[in-house]
Amino acid sequence: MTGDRRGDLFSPDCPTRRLLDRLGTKWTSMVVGSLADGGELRFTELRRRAPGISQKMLSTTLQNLVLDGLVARRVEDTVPPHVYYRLTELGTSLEVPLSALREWAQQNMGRIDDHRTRTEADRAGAVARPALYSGRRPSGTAP
Amino acid sequence: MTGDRRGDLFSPDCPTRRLLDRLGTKWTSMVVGSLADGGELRFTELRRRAPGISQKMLSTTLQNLVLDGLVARRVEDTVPPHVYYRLTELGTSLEVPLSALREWAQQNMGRIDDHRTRTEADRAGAVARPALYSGRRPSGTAP
DNA sequence: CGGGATCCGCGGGGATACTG
DNA sequence: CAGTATCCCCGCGGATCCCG
Repeated sequence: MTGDRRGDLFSPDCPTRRLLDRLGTKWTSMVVGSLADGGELRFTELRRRAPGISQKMLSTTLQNLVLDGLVARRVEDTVPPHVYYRLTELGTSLEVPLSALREWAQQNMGRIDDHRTRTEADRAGAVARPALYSGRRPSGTAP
Repeated sequence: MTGDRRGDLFSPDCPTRRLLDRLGTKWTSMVVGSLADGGELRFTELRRRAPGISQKMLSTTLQNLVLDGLVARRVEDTVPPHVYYRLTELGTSLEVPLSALREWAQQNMGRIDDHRTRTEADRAGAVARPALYSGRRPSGTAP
């Protein structure tokens, strides 16, 4: 639809593949969403906003985001220390297509769920068919 | 930025969370991309277009997409049978935000990689700091 | 041709305990 | 407060074999 091919989608270093790998990692998109929503947040505040996350996974997720340059980390050198996280420009720019995906999800996941439950109910309609194909026939060799 | 809160991002049934779970599953986005690009394709043709996919994962991925209503399955009752897959309208509509994400990835993953390699090189700049905070002080109890 | 059934390795990620 | 270190479980996904 866009006009360009997607044949390179499967190359091992396909950027889309790798981006989705990261976004698919359980908490990344939520943390990004929290920071997009809350501006600059501290570690514990992020934990509060992510019910169920372990501090290990929050830590790991943030480290990756910082390494990727999507999130900036700022340390206030008090005792005890305060650490703040915020989206970089790159991270903010990611929010654009990401929020488009969120919007799609909010409007359509219901339909997906409906389709699921409806088609899963059709398991009662299964019919037993007679065998139609019994193995491949190697070309050149007779049975 | 959009004006609405994202506090429900963390509810267990958050649509965005669940959508990304599926897109994050290794082959889903590629299969969707292939079908968006190739129109109606047969099982084996999809395998050809996805170097490295096992038939089990292609099968599983397609089943989920069909259950979700994103992909339609059509069986031509020949011997041996021919099975065709194509995006439904819902699936095609997903391609819109998804291609936006692809575009972002193609334009920015390079910067992410650069930031990675550069900051990972800064491991040599690590400095040992003296202890500043030795455990919490329970309020009401003296050391 | 288009799958299903089974086995198994690996890594994501949760729980817990400890530290600067 | 903001992490690191360790252990361990479980489910994704690859390999292989078989069937309609």
